[in-house]
Amino acid sequence: MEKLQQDFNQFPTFIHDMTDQPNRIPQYQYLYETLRQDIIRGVFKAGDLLPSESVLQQQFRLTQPTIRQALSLLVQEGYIRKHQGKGSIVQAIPVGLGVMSLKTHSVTADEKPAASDELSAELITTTILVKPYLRAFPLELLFYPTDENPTTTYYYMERLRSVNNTPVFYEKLILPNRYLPNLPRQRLSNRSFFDLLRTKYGLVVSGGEQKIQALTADEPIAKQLQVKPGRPVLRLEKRIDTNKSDFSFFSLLFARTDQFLLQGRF
Amino acid sequence: MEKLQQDFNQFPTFIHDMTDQPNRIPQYQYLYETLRQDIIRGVFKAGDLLPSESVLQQQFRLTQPTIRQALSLLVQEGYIRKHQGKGSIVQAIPVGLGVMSLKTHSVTADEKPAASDELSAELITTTILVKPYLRAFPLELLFYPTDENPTTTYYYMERLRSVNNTPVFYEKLILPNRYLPNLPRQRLSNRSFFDLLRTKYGLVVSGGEQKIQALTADEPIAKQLQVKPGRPVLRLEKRIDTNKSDFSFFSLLFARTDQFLLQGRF
DNA sequence: AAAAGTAGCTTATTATAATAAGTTATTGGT
DNA sequence: ACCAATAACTTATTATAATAAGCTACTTTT
Repeated sequence: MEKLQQDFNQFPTFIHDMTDQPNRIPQYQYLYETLRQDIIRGVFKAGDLLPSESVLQQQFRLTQPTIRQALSLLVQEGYIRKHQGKGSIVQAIPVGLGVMSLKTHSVTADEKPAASDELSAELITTTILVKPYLRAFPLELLFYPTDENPTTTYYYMERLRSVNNTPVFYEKLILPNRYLPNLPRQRLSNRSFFDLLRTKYGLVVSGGEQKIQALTADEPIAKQLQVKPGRPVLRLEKRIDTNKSDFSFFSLLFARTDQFLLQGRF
Repeated sequence: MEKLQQDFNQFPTFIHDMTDQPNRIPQYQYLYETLRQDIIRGVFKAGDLLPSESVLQQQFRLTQPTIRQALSLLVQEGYIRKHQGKGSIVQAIPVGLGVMSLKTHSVTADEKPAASDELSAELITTTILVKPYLRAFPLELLFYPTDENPTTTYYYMERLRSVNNTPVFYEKLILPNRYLPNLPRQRLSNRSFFDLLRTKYGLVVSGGEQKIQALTADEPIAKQLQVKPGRPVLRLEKRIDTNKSDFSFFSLLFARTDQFLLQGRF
């Protein structure tokens, strides 16, 4: 039997009936993505109350535990905040999981900024400095692959992310040569690398570990970030775990934080 | 009319029978704490398999969803890692929630360090530089209290954390003057401040937001951290949320990362 | 008018149950 | 001895149901 429901609410006729699909997405993940998109696209704005759990149950034909599983993901990512007896309140600043977002810090304490002083995404540009190629694991990292299944070769690439043409992030990415067919042929700039991994390769970031350090810029880094050598820069090294437990990748990022700073939630 | 319920609760004999207790701890939290302690105390060691969910069900007389709720907390904190069809594997390095831990980084890539190069806790000492006193919210912070219930006065204190007598963290803490009776009279040094909040005041950290920056040490910071003025230091500002939604507090931390670096999971 | 009570919303916790799907070890056949 | 099928584990997903408890707004009482 298929679910035949009339569905006269604002969003169309979805219901996500993937019966028999081999790569079935869990319902709670689908609901999470749906609500997340709605928040990002502004269907629900900061301060709004999300539909109550019982309303969501009816709308999506799911039961409370499933709804709650989706909502708890949203809580974890900071999209909403729940209050017992009150509801789920949409928060501003949807910050990605561990992926720190940019935020200007030209905020003096007496002039509170407007509700959203987030940078609009259009101002951020990504340049590929080094296109992905295969090589050995770079010795520069403090992490080393824990290789439950050892991989000998890794994709290596370098990106530069700029805000208003000011370079801010200089990032080196190292990914195991696995699960990633045709990576060098993918369109990489001006696009979230994490979205690419998710949509093209089914890899979802599940967490990771990071090591942070303040140091002075050496010559090559200073050149990329357009600062004087000797200026303080942030070194952020991450091991990023995914839903596939034998696939973790690494990021080594240098950031100038004189105009922008790193922000994240925990 | 009051609710006349007999309260012949199903959980009769066993553990953790807090029937009628006003501050009943949820079963999943109790289980989480129990397993967490077992891992910390070494009952389960890194690499071990945790008892399976069905075994835990029998041992604790709980059902699978409850067990899974506790386990998912352990996953979130990095204590275990779950593998479908295999079990829950205990991980090393229980890193506290967002509270970054110290780790030496004198690791060259070719000499892999031993399984645990974590610093033993005994080497870390905490000194109170400024004992808690009441004052207005300091302008130094980028965060400002979102005050759903505005608080006018805050506890302010300064701590210095050293490793082997080398100062590493210089921290300023700002806490709303609420829920914290007798704070100035508490023993504060050489003790986890978070443990104090939890045990004495029932405040459990639930997450937060942080802003990170690399900058050069000015005179007072250089003096506290015993580095030359102008050396790069890390500035880490956090808003720390708790289980009481009207109680968030703030931490402004300066760290020298030349010998040690900040590490955390996300 | 102010306070107390209450009804009706909300999320939170927990139990029970069934099925799916990944992993490992055993078994049986060649 | 090797290999494939399979049995017996494991965690993952989802549904249904009952009860607890926080919040809000309305109603009643004082």
